[in-house]
Amino acid sequence: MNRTGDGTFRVTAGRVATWIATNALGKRDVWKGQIRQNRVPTPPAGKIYPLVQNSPFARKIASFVRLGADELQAVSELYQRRRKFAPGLELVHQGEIDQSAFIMADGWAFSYKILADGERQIVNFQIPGDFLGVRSMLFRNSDHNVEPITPIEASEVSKNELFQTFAKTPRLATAVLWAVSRDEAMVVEHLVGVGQRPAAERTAHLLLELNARLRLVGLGDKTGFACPLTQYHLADAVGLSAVHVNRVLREIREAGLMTFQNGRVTFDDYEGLVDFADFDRSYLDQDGPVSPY
Amino acid sequence: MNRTGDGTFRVTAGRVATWIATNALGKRDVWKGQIRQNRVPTPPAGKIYPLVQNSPFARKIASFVRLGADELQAVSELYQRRRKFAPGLELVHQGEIDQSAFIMADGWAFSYKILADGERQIVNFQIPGDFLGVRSMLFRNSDHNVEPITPIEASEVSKNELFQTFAKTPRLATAVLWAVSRDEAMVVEHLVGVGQRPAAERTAHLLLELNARLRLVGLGDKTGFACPLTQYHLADAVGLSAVHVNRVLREIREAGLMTFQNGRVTFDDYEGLVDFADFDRSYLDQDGPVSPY
DNA sequence: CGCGAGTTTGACCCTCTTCAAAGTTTGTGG
DNA sequence: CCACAAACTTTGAAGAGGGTCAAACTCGCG
Repeated sequence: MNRTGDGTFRVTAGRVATWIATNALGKRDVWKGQIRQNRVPTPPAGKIYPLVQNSPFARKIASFVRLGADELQAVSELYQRRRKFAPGLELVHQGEIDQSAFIMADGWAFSYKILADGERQIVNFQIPGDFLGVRSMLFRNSDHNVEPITPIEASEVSKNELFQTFAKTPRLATAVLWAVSRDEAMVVEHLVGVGQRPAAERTAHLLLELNARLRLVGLGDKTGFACPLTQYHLADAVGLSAVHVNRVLREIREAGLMTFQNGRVTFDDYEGLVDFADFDRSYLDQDGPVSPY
Repeated sequence: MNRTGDGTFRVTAGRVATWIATNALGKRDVWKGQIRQNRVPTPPAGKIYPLVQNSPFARKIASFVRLGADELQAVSELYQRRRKFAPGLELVHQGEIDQSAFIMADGWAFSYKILADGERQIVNFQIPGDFLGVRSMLFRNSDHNVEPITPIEASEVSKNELFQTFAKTPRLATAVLWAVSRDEAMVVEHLVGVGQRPAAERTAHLLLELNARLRLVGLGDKTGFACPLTQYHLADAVGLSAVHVNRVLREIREAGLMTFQNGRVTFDDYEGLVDFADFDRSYLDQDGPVSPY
């Protein structure tokens, strides 16, 4: 029972409900800027691999930098060496040397570190369009693990391939650098959350951020998104116990803000949730790179 | 009283002391690799600004990449436009546009974010030799603040200057990229700490990391370092209250591991502290960049 | 149909926070 | 060089937020 989350069975939604009562009314300010919608440029004439322009990676890059025929061509070449990985199999192993990078094409993965006492901290989730393992190309030994959550497809990109592509299409290089920097900014945001935000806000914030990222590649909208994460994943990402994540999710659900159930996250009250989590709509929605290249 | 930290006055050092008793004996494994000592190359003949090669920035870079005359020359040029800032005056302001970057020459600073409820999360501390505000050159609006702790001296570097320098001396570019990536790795490590490590371990870990970084620029050794941080800084960095940081520091001090007092951090038992904090000696001591440029 | 992975809930307890107040050090002006 | 204020540190007491342990429940799947 009580799976509908309508709050009839258990009325005490605690702190979250209190917050709603005291803060939400009248604070729903207007959406100043919608998360930038994915703009795929009209197909240029020629030999572009037909599906590339609709690929998550291209969609994401295209939202930063206008892609011409050259860039689309380069992207399609990067997409050649597709590989599949099953859940539980590590893509990048802590301490391994001379890794390639990957571009996620389909599925979800996460990067994490393990402490001596066995605790696991999830640093970030990777979704379609994301780069993966870039730092392991810069350092001799990669400093974290990456593991698929769902079966994934990813394109393997060697160091040389990538540098060569960059040399040919500097605008693409800038866009990728921009994307990588955005990822770093997300890690900082996670640090802020884990360090300072209360459990419920933190959890809500993470899910809102994932939603914003998924929207960039067309995998979600304001109503919600398909989410293969378990509550254990969530727990290790936000630095809580799985038990407490469960309680927090119940509170949020019973407050009528969001439902995390059956592989789907549903935003029952998007604006309310954004207010509650103090989610900055702009931080994943920066204007393009400053650099004119 | 009880300022000597010898544990006579208050014997109950709690969990930390217990850990010492049960774990420390026999676990003091051998130092496999000393933190790489700063190697300043012998002065090449010519017009190099005399003091540059002993500057923190050069020392740090030199520990990644061997610097020739060209690179030293480039570094000395970057050092031209020195500026001073007083504590409390922001160098980089959240949301400001088109910032320059800075190379810290002297003093300490910290970068942080402020939440809606006024909580402050310190993302990292900047010490001599560190780059600062690089991301604000990539994004139109910088996403965090930077504030000096002590009076600082920093060299302002404009976007163009930097890109030009990189074009002239690619090896320097690689070294800088490497350094920036290392900073990002540190943020990840902080996230892991704040998310998973208990208060005492987390605090000890932060101070050990600072020490490792300071040693790279010759500002500390195995016995300790001069530390202008207040316990409030520490608290906002590790995500604890200042009161609890104080208690934790007392525990660590009374366990005979480390003393944080009067602007100085003293490692009373370096090996013991490293074990206690599960500090990975290698992670700031990577081999140089993989890239051959 | 039954197993395993994931979810949900309760009870208890511990870490860390908050509030409050007393010390201590540092900096500044006289 | 002293006096005073401001900033920082230290400690106590009380309580909240979140962890741990344990058990039941639910769901997808072979």
